[in-house]
Amino acid sequence: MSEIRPTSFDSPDGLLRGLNPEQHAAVTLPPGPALILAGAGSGKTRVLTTRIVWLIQTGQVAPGGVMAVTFTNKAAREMLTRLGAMLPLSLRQLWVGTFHGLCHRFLRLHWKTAGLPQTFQILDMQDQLSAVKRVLKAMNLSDEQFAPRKISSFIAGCKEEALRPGQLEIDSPHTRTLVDIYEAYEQQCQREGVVDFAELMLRTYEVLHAHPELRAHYQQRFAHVLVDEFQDTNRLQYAWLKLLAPPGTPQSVFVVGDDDQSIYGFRGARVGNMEDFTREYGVRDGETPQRLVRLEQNYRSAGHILECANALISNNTVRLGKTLRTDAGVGEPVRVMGAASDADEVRWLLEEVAALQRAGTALDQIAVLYRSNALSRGVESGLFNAGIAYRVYGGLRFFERAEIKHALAYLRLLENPHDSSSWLRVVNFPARGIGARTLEQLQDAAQNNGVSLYAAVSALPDNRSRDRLQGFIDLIDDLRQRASGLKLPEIIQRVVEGSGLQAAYEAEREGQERLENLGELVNAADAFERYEQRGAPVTPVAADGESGAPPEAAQGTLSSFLTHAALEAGDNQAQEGHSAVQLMTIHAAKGLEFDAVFLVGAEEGLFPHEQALADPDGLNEERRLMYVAITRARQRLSISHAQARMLHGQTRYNVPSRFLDELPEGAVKWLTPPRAATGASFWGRDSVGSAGWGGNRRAAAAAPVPNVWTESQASPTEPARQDAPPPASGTALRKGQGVFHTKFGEGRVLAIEGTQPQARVQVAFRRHGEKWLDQTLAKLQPI
DNA sequence: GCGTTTGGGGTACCT
DNA sequence: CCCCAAACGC
Repeated sequence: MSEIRPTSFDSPDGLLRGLNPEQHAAVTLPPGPALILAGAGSGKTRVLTTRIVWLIQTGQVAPGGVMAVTFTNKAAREMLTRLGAMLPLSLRQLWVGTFHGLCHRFLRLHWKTAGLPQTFQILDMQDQLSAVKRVLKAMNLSDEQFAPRKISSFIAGCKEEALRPGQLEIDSPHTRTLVDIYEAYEQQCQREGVVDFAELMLRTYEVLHAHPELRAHYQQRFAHVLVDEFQDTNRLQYAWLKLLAPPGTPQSVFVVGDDDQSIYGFRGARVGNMEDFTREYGVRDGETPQRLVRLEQNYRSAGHILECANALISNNTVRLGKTLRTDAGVGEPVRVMGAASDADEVRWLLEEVAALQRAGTALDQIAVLYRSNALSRGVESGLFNAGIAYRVYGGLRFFERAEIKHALAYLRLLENPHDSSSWLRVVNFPARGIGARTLEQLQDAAQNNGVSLYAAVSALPDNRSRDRLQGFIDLIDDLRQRASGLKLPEIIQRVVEGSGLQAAYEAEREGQERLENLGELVNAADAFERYEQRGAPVTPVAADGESGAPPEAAQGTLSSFLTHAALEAGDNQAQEGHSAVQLMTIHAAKGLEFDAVFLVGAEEGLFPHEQALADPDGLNEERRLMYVAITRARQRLSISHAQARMLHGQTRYNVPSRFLDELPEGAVKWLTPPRAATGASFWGRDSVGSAGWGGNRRAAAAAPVPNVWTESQASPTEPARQDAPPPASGTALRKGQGVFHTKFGEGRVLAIEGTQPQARVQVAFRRHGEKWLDQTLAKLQPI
């Protein structure tokens, strides 16, 4: 065992100082299995990292003997950062990463045993979808009857149950076809040397399963296996864990999770794994030492917020059970706001945000959460009009942008020309006169000969089409040759130029942004290369010095970078700097915390989402989602719902979410809209019966009600836009004229170009700066 | 082969 | 309402 070098902590005592008794007990558990039930905001990550440091510092394990698994790259990075600060070690020795990242690391080491080409590539979800489409085409199946998305999730679902096509039960002709598609898809992937996300896991599992000597090696090596967010593991991940560290061995399996925060059932997460773990690893209440540790001390939220969370989640019956507590005092009650319409909800939100801002709350400490992305739009436009900075999470991420995927496709072809997904993506982009007909022929040839598209070119008749395809092959070969010996950023620069991507985007009207993104890709590669040389474990290039697992491959820098791009799609917009209100789905908010949280759209049908109710555990999972939303808030939590809401182009009349009924009266303050005191009840002059807050709200659904608030007066945060007269046709604008724009608000005309009413008009907006607008499109209203 | 139009569909999106 | 994908026309 390697010696333990001195660390930044004089002694374990220093390391453990500041832990509460539960945390202390968890961190210092003697070897053996353990389940840490870590409530929201209970210091879960701290316990996990401190445990690792404690194990190493006290000489119980060498750094190489630790494996720590997380779900997201973000969590893995955070753990590494903390470990890096606490341990003066090369982090490369630690096997810390995501399930998929670690499996990938394993497969790069054991590619031969796994039956993969050394240069295998990873398919992301888009790639997988296009691969499925090709399979369907080759099998002459309509993608109406077999929706590619459905097929894709069917295949992923099978793999997560460790089921190969041969092991599936065929109970109908439809299932027969599904299984045939699955089988053809697998053959295609194998042919092309690519693996999807689920395959990384399953292939690793199968290799470990089929090779006892390899399994024994890793079991011996990893004396301590730690798993974060265990409630989100699927069947296969748990089975994988049991292979690596089976129950009844001297290995320590330390899993941390919160069954109340399991919100990924829709993609295979199995809360039941937690209960199975207690049974299979023999971890139960009332033992000494206590191997089932509950972290119930919450360091995040004020008392009333926690009361709401506890009360709500107690409605879920199948739980391991725990109750959060805090020393922070009760704080403010949770506020519930019923708005007449979605527009009113946003107006109220804007006033609240403005008030918080005046009271000194930083904007980035304010979050607006919603169940589904469709709800973000109204909030966004409201904030935009009010000139309040905001940031929306979700949406396209860096490595998912079309131009980036194109560049990566060329790079992947340099590594592995058989990668047909990449081939199809760029064979005719930029255009090279290779059309659908040619590619159809090529795909037929590939199908008939059972080879990749690249390999099928030589099987085509010698004609013009083939010449063009050959030209593409020559281009790739040429790029590959010229890339040899260059550094990564230079390779990418050359490929962007040599492939014609650069020229194509230069010619495109809106190509400027794409070119900038490609420039960013070169920068990212540069940063990646330098980071890697510093020895940070971005990439799994571990040289296994130990017997039993000889290094079968060291990954090149390009290859590592491609892996990085596939496994980590990148932030959607990492622009830090000025403070902004955070907008995101509840799913995206998991693990985050904010001083003030607004949960909008708390309505039946939206939350709980109607489509979630089909699943037997659907409502419970929705409730867990609500629990996650509530526990994001530190000091103030506001929940709102609207009676009328415009969604998907039509107005829906929703009743408040049933979850609101589950909040304890004493911890909640029901707000009425500011102007409801004008005589009419908020629900509108008895038109919906006596549906007050305590009443039979749900039964009172659907009757449209006069919009008390909107009709009274426009909110001060917004100019009276609905009430402004429509632009008189033929109204001539003049320089200096004040105008109103529905999106940019008030402004003043600076210049006019062309002849009205088809002129281009330059306007200086009060909140959004100067803009050129097309008069025919932008309905500018003179003020 | 390429660009525009029409029409379908819309829970959450980690790896 | 808004986005993406297939279908249509040049």
